[in-house]
Amino acid sequence: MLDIDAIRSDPQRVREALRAKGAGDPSLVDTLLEVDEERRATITELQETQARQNDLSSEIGALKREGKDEEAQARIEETSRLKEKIQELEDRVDDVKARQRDLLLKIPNVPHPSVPVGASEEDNEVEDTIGEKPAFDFEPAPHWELADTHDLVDFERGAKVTGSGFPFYTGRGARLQRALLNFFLDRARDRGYKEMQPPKFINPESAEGTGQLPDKDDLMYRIPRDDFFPIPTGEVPMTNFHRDEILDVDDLPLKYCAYSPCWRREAGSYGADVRGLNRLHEFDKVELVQIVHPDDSYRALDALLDDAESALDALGLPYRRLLMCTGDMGFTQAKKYDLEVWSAGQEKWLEVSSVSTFEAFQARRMQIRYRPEPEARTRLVHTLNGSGLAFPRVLAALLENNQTADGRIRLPDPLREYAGFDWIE
RNA sequence: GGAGGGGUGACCGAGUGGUCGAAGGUGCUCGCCUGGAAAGCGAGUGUGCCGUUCUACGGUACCGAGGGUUCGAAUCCCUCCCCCUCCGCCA
Repeated sequence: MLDIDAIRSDPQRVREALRAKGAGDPSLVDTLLEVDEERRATITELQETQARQNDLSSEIGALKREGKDEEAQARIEETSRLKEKIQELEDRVDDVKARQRDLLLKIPNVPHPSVPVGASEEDNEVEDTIGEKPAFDFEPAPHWELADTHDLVDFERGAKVTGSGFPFYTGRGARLQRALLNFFLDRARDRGYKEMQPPKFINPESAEGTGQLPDKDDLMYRIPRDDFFPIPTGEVPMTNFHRDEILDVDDLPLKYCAYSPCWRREAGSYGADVRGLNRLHEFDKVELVQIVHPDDSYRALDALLDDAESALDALGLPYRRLLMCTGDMGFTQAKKYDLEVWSAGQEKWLEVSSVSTFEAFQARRMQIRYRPEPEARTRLVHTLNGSGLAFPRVLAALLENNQTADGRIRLPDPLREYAGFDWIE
């Protein structure tokens, strides 16, 4: 959510953001400004009426104490009339506030000036490609074949027990998942992130806080009986951890990491890229979250990016870094990078991490603030997050890139101790 | 799930219908005191919104959330949420 005062003082900037993100009709801004005008006028009228009523009420109290009941009675009659007016004005204020909020929730975050303008993923910038794609003197197999050969993942039984996109990891496949979990969490902790175990269900307030609601409603599963959502990413509980809090400026930046499963409905995404581990309804991830002073926001973004990339470096996986363009970056982000790992068996890039800053967009919805110095006015923090990393596609790339001509798979050195084995054979 | 107790400012805690945004204390900020510090003394110290103005002031709302009674609600009534204790159930 953007700051209404900022929109009022520079509406053109917001119209341009709407256009650049392809996120709606720029005239939305003008509608919003009209509603804002109405809201402020109505509030002023309400408050003036309330002030009059408060004056009368304290006069009534004073008169009654002095025993001047007749004079008090005249004022009581006047306040009775004011009461109706106040009720009506309160209703109007509630209504206009709700309308303004609905409009504000439809307005996306404004992209940072460094973000390339573009309409779709075609316009994302490949900033860098790191590492060498492995060369093979044979035809490398896709990971679903390797997983099948070595009994690492059981898609069919997962589909039977739950549904498509809910695989079992079996034997060394399961151990490898556990190895990734510990490997990623230990790395994050070494880089200064506090380890957390968040709840895996969230309530609607939390979902709105980080921006999953109302605009990405169909992304999540839902438990209607108890009004919970299974988390689509650890970002949601982790960032909402400090919702409605005023933080101590000396505690910033707050850096948290957590492992969690993630559930996504992926409605309407059935296509060519759903085979094997490429796109699942349930997957595991280590998530990194930072809550920072606004001045440190973009330094933190670079650092967070480095945290995610270093994990790929350590695993020896070739990857590329994409700076997302305005049209492909999402509603809530101000700037976003994707990291894509090379998958040799499929000969394509797979997204394993998304690293973003939201500036104050999420913080405003969540009311996460800090006090710059004692007795100063509170200000909103900036929030950031990044995957570090998502397991299934990392696993896919590990299997495909490290396969040998005789059908074995070599584990990268840092993972061997965690997994407890060096080769899958 | 059953029974009981409770949710007040950064924290503790008082407040059962009007002068209460809320006593007192702790913490914090500034000043005095001191060679320096502690103690002590004095002053200040919630959040949001609206308005004026240009940064202080005025107004308004907020005592778990929502609704009601009343001229007037932290205080009375109703619904819900959360926490604690005991019982039950349970990994």
